Amino acid sequence: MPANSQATSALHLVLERISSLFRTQMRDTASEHDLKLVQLEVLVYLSVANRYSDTAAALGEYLGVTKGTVSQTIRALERRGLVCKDADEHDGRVLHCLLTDEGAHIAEVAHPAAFLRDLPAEQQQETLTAALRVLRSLQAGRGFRSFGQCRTCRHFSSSGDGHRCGLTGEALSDADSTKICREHEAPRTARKAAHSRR
Amino acid sequence: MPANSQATSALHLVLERISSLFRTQMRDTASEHDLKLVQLEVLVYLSVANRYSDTAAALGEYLGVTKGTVSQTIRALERRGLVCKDADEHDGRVLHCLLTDEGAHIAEVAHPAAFLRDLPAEQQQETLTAALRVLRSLQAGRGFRSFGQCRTCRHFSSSGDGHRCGLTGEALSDADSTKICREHEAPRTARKAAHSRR
DNA sequence: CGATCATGGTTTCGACTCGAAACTAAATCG
DNA sequence: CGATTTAGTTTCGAGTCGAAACCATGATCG
Repeated sequence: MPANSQATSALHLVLERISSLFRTQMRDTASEHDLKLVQLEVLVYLSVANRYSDTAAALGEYLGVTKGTVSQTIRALERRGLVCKDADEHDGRVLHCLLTDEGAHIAEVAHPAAFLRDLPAEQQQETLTAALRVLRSLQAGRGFRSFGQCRTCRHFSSSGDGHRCGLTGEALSDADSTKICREHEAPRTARKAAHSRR
Repeated sequence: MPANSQATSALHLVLERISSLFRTQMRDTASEHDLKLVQLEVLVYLSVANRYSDTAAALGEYLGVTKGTVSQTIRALERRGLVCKDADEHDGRVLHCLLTDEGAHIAEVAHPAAFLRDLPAEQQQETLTAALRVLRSLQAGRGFRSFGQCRTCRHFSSSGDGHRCGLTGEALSDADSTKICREHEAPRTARKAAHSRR
């Protein structure tokens, strides 16, 4: 056993605890709206995803589940009138998932979770710094998509007449550029090789 | 909207991301053993829980689910021969959940998750520090049980002839004292008032 | 002491998650 | 053009999950 296995074990346990606590809080919030936790997570995600990232495939990568599961979850949300699908104009295969007014409203009241808002301002900042450090570690070299803000992406460029995505070549609105993008900070060339599943 | 709502929102998203990534990793590990994620979490928890904390009730608090759910999950694990129940000698109501050899083995290989072990040693230490900071924030004043190591508990005392728990008055072995305890660092007097559910 | 209340667990029900696998349709690549 | 990849759906079986009703045992208090 390596010398630092104690620390590794502790890290595992702490991450598990953070995850559990956060999820329990969110689960409570979800049930206030008669939703499953995953369903609320979908709503929140869609409220911050840009137009490259509001599809079933992106959702699956973000939440770490298969597309079959996503498909069913979307269907449940559609039945509830919280989400609707919108066909892409350029690619006949893709369907954008859009929030209805009601769906957007739920996402808005749930999004910065109440128990986080309750933290003192400077503690929020400090916790955010710490949490970012943790996230970086988890993402390091694992081939996970980073799901960062579009404007902080290596494909993002901003010229005199607006923003642009170097990957798709398309123009981006201000609103787009502050949302989360699935293609964010993609590795240099072969991106697909890194995925082990889904 | 408060001035720092941006930071709050970012914190929420980062926590969600950490949680998702960690769970996806663990889910993969679980499926290697043909287990659901929650089932693996139960095995890992039981492998580090002391004798006050290996019951269905404690499990429910730890994982943030109702006792009914726990009961079923335990049952699934029992069917698989990974867990067995053992009646408490002092309290006729409680059943201790014990890992079988096979269950313990799975917990052992899964416990410090491989992807954490892969991190360089100093990064593990740094990440642990950051993660602990995050955890403290989430736990702050929420009435959650802290589920810390028995020996770091305010009820823990160590005299010449061994360790002792000030809450139960019982003697504790070295092994007990390094495990996770449900009663850890309980608030001064009224503990039950803080729980909103389960 | 006995009634009452709290606690640990189980069971049942219905809705939903989840993975796997088979399948359709629309790109894309050679 | 055909072969492959990608987006998405559907179906199936096992399991999660909450709610509620339920049964014990233990604790409390008049």
